Amino acid sequence: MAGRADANRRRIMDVALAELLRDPDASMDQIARAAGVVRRTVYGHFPSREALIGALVDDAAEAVGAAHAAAVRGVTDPAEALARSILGVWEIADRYRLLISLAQRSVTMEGILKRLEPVRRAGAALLRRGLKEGRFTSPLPADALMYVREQVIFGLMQAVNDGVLAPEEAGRSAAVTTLTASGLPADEAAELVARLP
Amino acid sequence: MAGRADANRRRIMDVALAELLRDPDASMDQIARAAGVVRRTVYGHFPSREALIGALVDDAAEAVGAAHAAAVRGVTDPAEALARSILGVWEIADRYRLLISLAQRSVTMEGILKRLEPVRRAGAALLRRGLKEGRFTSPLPADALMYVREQVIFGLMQAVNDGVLAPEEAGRSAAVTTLTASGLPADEAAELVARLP
DNA sequence: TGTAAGTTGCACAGCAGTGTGTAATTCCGA
DNA sequence: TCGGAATTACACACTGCTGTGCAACTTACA
Repeated sequence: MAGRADANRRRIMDVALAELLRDPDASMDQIARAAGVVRRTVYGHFPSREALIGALVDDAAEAVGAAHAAAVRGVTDPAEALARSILGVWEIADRYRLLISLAQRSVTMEGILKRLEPVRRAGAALLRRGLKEGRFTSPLPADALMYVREQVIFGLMQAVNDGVLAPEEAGRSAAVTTLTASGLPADEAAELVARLP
Repeated sequence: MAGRADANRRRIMDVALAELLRDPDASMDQIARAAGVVRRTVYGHFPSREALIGALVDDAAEAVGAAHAAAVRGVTDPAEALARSILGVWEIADRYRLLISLAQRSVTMEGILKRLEPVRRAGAALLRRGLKEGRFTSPLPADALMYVREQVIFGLMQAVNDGVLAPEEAGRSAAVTTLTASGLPADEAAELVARLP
């Protein structure tokens, strides 16, 4: 009965991925039931909850690292290397998309996004209009660009928290970056933001 | 003794903000102790843990909404409006920076970022080189740009998860967007990515 | 067809956290 | 300096989760 054990182990990991997405605090019992297995069996494969999640993350991180390395090998132009890296990482990260999103999805985050819904809609409208008028250029639809805008802001907040970015001008930098991410030429974006009060 | 109650309530909220940052699962007891108060007292102000966090988020969300509205009032150019919105939101969101970052900082996220450290460093090196060679243009230092790169990717993954973005070409879109966010002209970025295998 | 790996069912100890009750105490403000 | 709101110190019941132990069972495969 060697094959069944391996298959169960794999299935448990797959299901755990999905289950932890729905609820980052999903209990071992929830995961076990979802995998069509008894809690005790999960402990037969992973000695602890932490070990299970560790195995999940290890899988993902290893794959991402390998994809990046393969993508940039021998490429000299940094822009092209960056693009290749993203493409490469994306492809395999796609399988772990749910795991990544797990991180963003704390109960708290749910609440925050829900309550910021009006602001998000307003921002999306701005982007939509900008795209329609040709002021912005992007392969992304406005809704997706809104995700980018939000994440750029959150990301730079995090950068400030971590001491990587000085707080004084971080706001302006965030503005410039969001604009350029939306396809506005960098110099134009910088100039525009610099002109603001 | 009306003043003391109000002051305590405020202090509890302030401390809760900081404490929940350090540990999103901080217990009511941890929060109470950190606020120099007994657990029972916290329950005197907020009927439940959920209510406490709710009050926190409500405060933040309300402030953000107001800042956005004030920033875009009467502005017609969408680019300028977007920039103003970000600047305005940033200013007040800065106070709630910690609360926002709470969302990104699940235990799981910690583990993920830690294990992706090699990839992050490699990416940062690319960005640094690109900036030095003038291929990229950005007001942000390479380290901060790395946060942007990461968040753009995570954000678009989320967008795909939420059905806002089609998965097929999401990778290329992510690449283009990260490049333009780094200051590469939009057409050049699109062309470059389109040329890739 | 035996047998051993794998699975199940159940039971248990332990722990951490939540929310509530109550009597005693502190201390602000009138 | 008095009255009363607020805070404290305990104590309690309850819930849900973790990790472990063990005997009984299924089933692949040698």
